[in-house]
Amino acid sequence: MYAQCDVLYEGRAASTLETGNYLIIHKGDGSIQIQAGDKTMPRNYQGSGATLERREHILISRRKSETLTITIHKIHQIVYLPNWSVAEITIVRTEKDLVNKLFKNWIDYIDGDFEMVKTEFPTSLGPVDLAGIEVDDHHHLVEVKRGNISIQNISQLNRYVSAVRDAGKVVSGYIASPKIGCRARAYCESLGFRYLLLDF
Amino acid sequence: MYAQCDVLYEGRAASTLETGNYLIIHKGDGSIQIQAGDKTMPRNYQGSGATLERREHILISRRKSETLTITIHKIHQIVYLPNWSVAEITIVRTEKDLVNKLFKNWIDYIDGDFEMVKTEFPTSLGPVDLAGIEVDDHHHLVEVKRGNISIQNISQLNRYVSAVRDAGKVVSGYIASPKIGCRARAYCESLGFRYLLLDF
DNA sequence: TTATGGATTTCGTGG
DNA sequence: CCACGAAGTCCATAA
Repeated sequence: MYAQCDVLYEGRAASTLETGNYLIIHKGDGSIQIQAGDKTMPRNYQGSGATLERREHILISRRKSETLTITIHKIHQIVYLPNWSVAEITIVRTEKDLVNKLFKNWIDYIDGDFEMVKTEFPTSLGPVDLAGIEVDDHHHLVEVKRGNISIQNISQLNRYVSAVRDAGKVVSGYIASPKIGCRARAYCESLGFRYLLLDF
Repeated sequence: MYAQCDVLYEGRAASTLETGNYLIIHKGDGSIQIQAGDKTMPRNYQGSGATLERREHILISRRKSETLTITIHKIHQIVYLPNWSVAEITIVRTEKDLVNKLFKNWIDYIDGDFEMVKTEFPTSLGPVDLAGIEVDDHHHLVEVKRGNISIQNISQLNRYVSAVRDAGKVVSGYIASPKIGCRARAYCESLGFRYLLLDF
């Protein structure tokens, strides 16, 4: 529906959208979004499973503890979209692809006498992407990223390494990605971790 | 445009969307998105500043190193939205609101003989939300979150505290938010930080 | 249902 | 233009 309307949101936060002409999209899964004339993200939205109620010229979408109230002032156009597809996209070059590449070519990247290599290796502070365990129990933990490495990513690796170290293991830490900036690189080295260039 | 089409994406990653009926939204800022019949997020998209080129029944949207290729098989409907508004929403209960509340009521939350309190206090590993500096140079760093505290949030605070500590200061760390889980709480205390209940 | 982390995250701000 | 961090992030997955 393309309409002149205003929108109130009340839930985790609260927001108001002034009266204007917006595109309101309501889908079969209950999700609803109010799109304005620029940017990708909707101004307001409600996720799958929301329920829509109509009271005169007011639309109310509820979901858990969140409420979206759309006051319609003038309907410009209503369009129904028959047989709207719900196919998913197939995507490549994700982080998972990089993890698999490193997993299959482990010995090309990391030296050691390995007993096993695991993905999603659990630590007390969350799972690390890859872990290689040597016969002498030396742990090699690798955190993989598909994009540029940030300081936060190094921090995340540090968390996992600390967790396993606190569990009494000898640990080496690695961050692997196609790119890293000099700031993150410096932080990486200051914590004693190694950077692995890993691309698609 | 509501059309039967398929979509190819090539850029940071690459994806294919099988032929189906999708809603294609092209906005005045150049952004474009392909919406399917469920979920809030578009299946494919291109941000502001993209350029759209038409070659027969193929649409090509380019932006930096990214290309979206939409092959139109059958146009079901084309709709123009005149006077589409670009108003922004006004939102409350953001992290900024919480930071301001703590800034204005600092003494109600943190004990000490403070010389100054600053927001966005710079450290060598990024800016921390709030920093109070006592007359004896003791630094109190506070990271604020609007939602539930995660282990990552504690890790972020740890990064800032470490940075200032490495600069030779005496530092206390605090995480402030309306909510915290027991796992994050335990990690917080294990690092010697304090949790501040701070809500709207 | 909650928690944890990825994402073509998007978006805003500041350097 | 990059770099960094918030977001009502959304979203999938595992516990």
